[in-house]
Amino acid sequence: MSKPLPLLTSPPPERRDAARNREALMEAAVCLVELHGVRGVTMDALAARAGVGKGTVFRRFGSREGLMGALLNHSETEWQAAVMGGPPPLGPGAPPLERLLAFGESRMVLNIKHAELIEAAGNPGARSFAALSFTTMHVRYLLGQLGVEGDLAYLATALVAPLEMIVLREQVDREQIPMDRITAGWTDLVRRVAGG
Amino acid sequence: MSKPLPLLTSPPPERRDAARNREALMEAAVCLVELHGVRGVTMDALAARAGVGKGTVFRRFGSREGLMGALLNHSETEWQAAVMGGPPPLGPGAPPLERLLAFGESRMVLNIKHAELIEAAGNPGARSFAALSFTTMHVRYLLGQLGVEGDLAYLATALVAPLEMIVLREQVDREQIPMDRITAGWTDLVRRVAGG
DNA sequence: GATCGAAACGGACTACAGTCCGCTTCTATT
DNA sequence: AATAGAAGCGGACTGTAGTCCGTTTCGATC
Repeated sequence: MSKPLPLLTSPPPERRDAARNREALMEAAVCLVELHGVRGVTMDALAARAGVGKGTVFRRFGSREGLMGALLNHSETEWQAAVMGGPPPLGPGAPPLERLLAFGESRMVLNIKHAELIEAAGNPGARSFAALSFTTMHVRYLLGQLGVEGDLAYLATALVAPLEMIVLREQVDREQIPMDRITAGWTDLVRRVAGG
Repeated sequence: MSKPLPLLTSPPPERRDAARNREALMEAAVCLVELHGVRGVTMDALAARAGVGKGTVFRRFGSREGLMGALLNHSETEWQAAVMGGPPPLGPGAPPLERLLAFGESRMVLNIKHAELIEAAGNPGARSFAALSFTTMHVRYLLGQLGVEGDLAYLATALVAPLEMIVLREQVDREQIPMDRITAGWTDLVRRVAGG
């Protein structure tokens, strides 16, 4: 007899020791962030706290940036759920424009809250493809709902770009622009793009 | 007699040995980038090549990011000159909308060209305040010329945001969007924001 | 339950960023 | 020209990211 037809079983299942370590690592990482802040999460400290070797940490996350990306992902999942299925105006139920504006503000708050983590995660593939594009995809969908015409993928990217942490921090920290002015500015931007 | 009135002489002049070393360091840095790429520019290698101690490198640039920021600044100065005083449509002379569109495209090309350097420079203050805000200031000015109403500072930031390297790389490298579609998208964005 | 290949582990090792402090060089003053 | 104090210098030292490879653990098969 040949093997039990691995037809659609693409990824080989995770070994039990690997699963145990992954769990221990994530828990230790969250704990270290709370205790010592993002900067205090060193790969050595993480390995020690999780009771594994350093090599294991790198096998799991690839790099420090990868680790931070994983933590970020963990945190963002909750927010994504609120957007997809939470109460209006962020979740479904409110009219599209209201939803879009609520979305923008919510995203700003989130990006500022996670600023350290985002920075530590860097850009490179760390903020997993899926997580990053979720934001753009959602805006694109809402633009469609609003009946906007044109290259919606690009317009979505353009609307999301000024919500990025790197841009926000420039405005908030350096230029000292108050949050409500930023919110108002983005609202105006949306109105112009959506046509009205 | 008291001192010769240091009234307006704000920064104490640079010592000669310091000037010599600064020059040697910049030259060595440019050379190393050409030879081994941005990643090959280590602080040790730079110090060795310039014939100075490591402490001197850090005294001069503060950090690796600071060094990269200095290199970037060096490269961008030329471009700023082209924007402020070069031939149209980038430089003065062309109608504002044409100038703005030329500006956007030029900025994209530049950001992609300098991608490695920009990334290595990080965000934190390294891309000197002045250099960073030049772009936004210029867009703001052109929006004014176009007779756009509203919070021009915010609108300028919003138009510049999707030209940032971090956003462009996502589009070009990961989503494989061709450059001309990106250019077209930005052009459309500008038209919507400027009201048309 | 014995065997075997593959996957995962762990920690010593390397390379680089950034610090520290005693030493040298410069410049202003007399 | 001599001197003093400040500015600058340099390289040994520390801490952390990331690599490497011999060893251990797992789970599939017989």
